[in-house]
Amino acid sequence: MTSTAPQEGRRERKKRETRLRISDIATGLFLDRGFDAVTIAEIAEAADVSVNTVYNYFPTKEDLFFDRAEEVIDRPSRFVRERLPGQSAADAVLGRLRAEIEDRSVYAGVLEGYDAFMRCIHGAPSLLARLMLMQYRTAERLTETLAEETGDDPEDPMPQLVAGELVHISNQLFRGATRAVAAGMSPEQAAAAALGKLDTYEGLVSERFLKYAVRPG
Amino acid sequence: MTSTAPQEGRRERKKRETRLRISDIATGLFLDRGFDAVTIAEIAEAADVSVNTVYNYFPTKEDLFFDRAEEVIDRPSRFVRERLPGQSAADAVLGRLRAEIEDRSVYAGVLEGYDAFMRCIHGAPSLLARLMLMQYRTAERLTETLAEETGDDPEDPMPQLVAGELVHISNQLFRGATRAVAAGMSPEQAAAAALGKLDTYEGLVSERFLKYAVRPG
DNA sequence: TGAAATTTTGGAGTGGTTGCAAGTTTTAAG
DNA sequence: CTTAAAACTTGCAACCACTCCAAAATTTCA
Repeated sequence: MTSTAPQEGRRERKKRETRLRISDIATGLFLDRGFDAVTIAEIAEAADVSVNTVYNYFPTKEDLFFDRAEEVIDRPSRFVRERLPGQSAADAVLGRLRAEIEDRSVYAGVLEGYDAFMRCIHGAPSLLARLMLMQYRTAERLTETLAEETGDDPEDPMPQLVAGELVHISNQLFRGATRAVAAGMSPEQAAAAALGKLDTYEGLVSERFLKYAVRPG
Repeated sequence: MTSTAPQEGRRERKKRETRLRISDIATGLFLDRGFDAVTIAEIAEAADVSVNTVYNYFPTKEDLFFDRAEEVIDRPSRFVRERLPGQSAADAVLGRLRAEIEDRSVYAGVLEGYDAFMRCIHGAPSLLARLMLMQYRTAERLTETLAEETGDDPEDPMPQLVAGELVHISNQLFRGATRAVAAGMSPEQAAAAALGKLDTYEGLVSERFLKYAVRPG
């Protein structure tokens, strides 16, 4: 076996590497100097590829920053799809949220240094707008998922309202946590505050909401 | 009195007229042919001004479409500021929302022909992103307003959660209504559906939420 | 009437983005 | 190992949004 035909061809490996290199370099530059202050030509130069190659991998400049958008958009839907028997949609999403806060996951925004991302995003209107668009897509996707899981029509009030609520509270917690850390709070304090906020939220909604889309079994 | 010095000078009147002309022509072209298919140069040409003049009035192409953004962003805050003694924030916002639906107001999205706007928006990613950004700003503003009205800290959970909720439900109703009308439903049916959705929503949240920020008196 | 303030305009330039055709590398077949 | 096809990269030209600047043109007001 002379290693001439690896399971994953050289081509695909190189593509993956190139994509990652471009993305990493771009993100670094963005965080360092601000989104608008970095030019695509610069990124291409630093990654040692042509400008056109950058565009081969990323349709727009914003996509260079929000790599993994698909994963983020699908996240709450995945939580719901993976929920245990007896668990409702809210249980699944809010439960995972709680766990992430306690684990200091990136997705809860309670990590030291994560505020650099947020500062970068808030420094560029087009980035913030893109982030909001992602949240819209997330809610849209979750509405679909809830409709599929319950058999309700996606145009019905319940899937739309519950999806909107869950996405909305997730974002509130995330934003609150990153803001708190950015304001100098320790990750521990920020996490505690986020958990408190989550409790407050659960006190603001009804049982009917919390028990929507319970998985049978 | 030879009409040489009107209370509002010729200059200001002309400015207002020019701005309106540019905006109207732009909107017409956008709705006709799609946001991305219309160029600023075309708009300038049609409005009989130079490209630079367009930029004198509107910072970006998106601003040509979302004129009045400030009014939209301030709307829920205004409802809260204008609420009557004994009325809560939710009463004010949801009440006005109900009234607008019943009156078939533009702001409820139940007008025939309004779907042209939505189709245009959804046809251009940058427009949809901008709309989502506006919603973010709306919630941000309402959080501030609620904090001012209640004396709570803007970083506290309650103003943030209530503001987020109210903006979120407004948008849900608006989107649902425009979608329904776009799908062929009559404004009457769409309005009825929106009112039903609002009732459903009110059944999903607690008294504590509905009674937040009651105006004393 | 004339100077000052304001608006409009043209022109040159930057940067994101696209389309195309010509290289270059990788794969797969013989 | 050779070779042709497929896939990727690159350079080039062009379009458009947007900015900066300085020169008209217009309006205001003393």
